[in-house]
Amino acid sequence: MPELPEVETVRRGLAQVWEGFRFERVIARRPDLRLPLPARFAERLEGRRVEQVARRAKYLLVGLDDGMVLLAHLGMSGRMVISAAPPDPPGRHDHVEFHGGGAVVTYSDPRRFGLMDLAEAGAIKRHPLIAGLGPEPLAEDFDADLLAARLRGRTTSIKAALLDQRLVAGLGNIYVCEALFRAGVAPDRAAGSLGPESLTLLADSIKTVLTEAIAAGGSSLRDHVRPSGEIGYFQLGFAVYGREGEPCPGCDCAAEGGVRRIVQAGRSTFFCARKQH
DNA sequence: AACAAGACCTGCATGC
DNA sequence: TGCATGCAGGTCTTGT
Repeated sequence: MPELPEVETVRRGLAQVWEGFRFERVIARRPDLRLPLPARFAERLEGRRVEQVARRAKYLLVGLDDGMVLLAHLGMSGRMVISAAPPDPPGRHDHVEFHGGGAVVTYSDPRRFGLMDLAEAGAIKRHPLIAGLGPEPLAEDFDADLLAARLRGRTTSIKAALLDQRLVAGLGNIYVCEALFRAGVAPDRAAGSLGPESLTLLADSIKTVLTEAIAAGGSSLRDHVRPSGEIGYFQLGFAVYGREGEPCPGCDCAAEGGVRRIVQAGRSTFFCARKQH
């Protein structure tokens, strides 16, 4: 489900209920998600006060008052939902409950591609899941030069390269398609072959599409909801994603069959052959 | 070292 | 209605 904008939306929701409050009770209903939960997971969280809820790429980083960090990834179908009382009975895919701050946050994840871990705050940058991540696309210093440096020499497609979290962190299938469309870059171009003009357009497009999506509360297709239970609305702004056969905005590509869908690296790519080169 | 393909797991829409 | 197939906001592991 979640790419950077959805995770950022979840982060903001959790920060509101968690920051400054303690986990009074934590219930893990199964010992594993995609990976095993760490030993004594619930016990190690109970009684801890949350200092901040941060994000790195698609990971949530919940800083605790004992110097540990709860690291969580929502996988494809993970949700964090705030409610006044725990679900009773718990849903089939309600795997973890966090009680505290006068509310209950339920982690629900049908496909169980998500994960949670505990790490020392001082060592978080060396955590195996964090260490290899590329730059944050919304950071100040992310620009055409930085993007060029990340893509230099790459022969794989620009689509596959942007999905690689080691090159740029936080993009997923939706926002790569949308950013390439906005930049007018064809998805099958070799990543290392983009010229300075395309790189500038692409770096800008990545920033603006992510910023607009965050402002809309993310994209709600199947699984994403905000912790409040509200949906996000950026799916209404998709130009190409999921729009095979439709015309892209303000384009007469309908005459050629509209938005095309191809498969790259096992994932659907949506693009306009008229506007993207 | 870089890249592609397969694996993980469940639910839903579609078509016969 | 029932069953098979394909698809889904991800990423880790394996093999070339």
